[in-house]
Amino acid sequence: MNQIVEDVGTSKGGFYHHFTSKDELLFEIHDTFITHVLEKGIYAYETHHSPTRKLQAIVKEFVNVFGLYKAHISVFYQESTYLKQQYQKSVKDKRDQFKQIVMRTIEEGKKSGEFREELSVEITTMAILGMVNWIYKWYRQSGANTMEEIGDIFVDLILHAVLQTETISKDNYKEILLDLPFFAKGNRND
Amino acid sequence: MNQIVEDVGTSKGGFYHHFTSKDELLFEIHDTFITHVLEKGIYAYETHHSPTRKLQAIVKEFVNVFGLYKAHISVFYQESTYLKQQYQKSVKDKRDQFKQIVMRTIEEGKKSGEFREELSVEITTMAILGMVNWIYKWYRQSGANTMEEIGDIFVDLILHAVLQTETISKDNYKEILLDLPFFAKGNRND
DNA sequence: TAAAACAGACCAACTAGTCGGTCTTAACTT
DNA sequence: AAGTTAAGACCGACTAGTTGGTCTGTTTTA
Repeated sequence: MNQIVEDVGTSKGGFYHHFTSKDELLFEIHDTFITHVLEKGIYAYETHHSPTRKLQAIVKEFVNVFGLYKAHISVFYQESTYLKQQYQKSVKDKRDQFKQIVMRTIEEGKKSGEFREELSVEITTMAILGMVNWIYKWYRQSGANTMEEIGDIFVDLILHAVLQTETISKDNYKEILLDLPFFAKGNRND
Repeated sequence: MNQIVEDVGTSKGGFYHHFTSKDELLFEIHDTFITHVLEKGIYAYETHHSPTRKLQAIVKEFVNVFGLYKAHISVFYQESTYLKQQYQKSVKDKRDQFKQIVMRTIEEGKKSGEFREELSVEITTMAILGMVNWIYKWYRQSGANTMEEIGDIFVDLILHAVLQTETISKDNYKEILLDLPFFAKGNRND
């Protein structure tokens, strides 16, 4: 608290005039970015027709938040274990909503025949959430790749993982999959 | 500390007779499972010839640790942010070693032509590490899938993501990829 | 001039870690 | 076999420092 208050350039009194507890601040931090992804996710889900496009857009937006809200996300994951019950619940609710969107998309993909029939909706969803969420652990702005690039690569990996093999071969979604070695498109590879 | 010592059924004095600090305990906890994965990873890397087999074995073992050392891993990730400098370094060293094994495997896969040429070695590696590491956040022993199943599904997803499309179609690695909807093999799906 | 915004000394609860002491174990002596 | 002894294992009251949070003010704003 002393640290927070000092860094922000305020005082205990000032802080507690706006927040009832440290937990509320933490909750607010989480809510800021989760609300953002959720809105973007819903929008992506609703504006596209094919499950492939939906998934592409959702993942892209999802990855993007880690660029926009890096600080928020880092402190949230660092402190979230100590969050009080009441807040834990509403945090989980919103996260579950996002998870549902991904799951529904994969389900639709299987139904439509675009995605592989043998996919486990639950586990595939958790794999996607995991690989993206983990970004906060390793992403550095000074790193070799921009968030934009990481997003594109993740989309490529995920779509190759879920799409029917024939669909990939048929070049249906050529523009959203990586074709040439990445550097050949004007980006750095590896 | 009071909690740890109480839960374990010992005392402060007893504890500090064996450890110089709480950090050392935390380090020991991490070292237990990281050493395990690393050994398994190296073994997997060295005993297989094709990059595909290597990756399959590495991922399978990697996922497995999360079943074997769930408690270790949970407390490590919960407390690791507060770990002192000196320990942080040796923790990072071992984790980097494992990362290197995965990266080398993907590199080899690209060179051999089994994996897609357009893969970013770094990002693909981080995607794999991420989706597996995230397991500790959601895996419940009471859940619908065993670790064994999750491992198989993750291998299937990852290999579909990295393998050349033609390789998949040719049924070269039929046994390590999922073919039928999972439940048809006697497992629960979704 | 009153309410909202802010300040910071203060507090209770908790943190990791210490230290003087007791108990256990097992090798050594008789 | 019984007694001696010393080192390792273990105990828990205590401490210094930190934590989130309160409360009595003062300042700012409209």
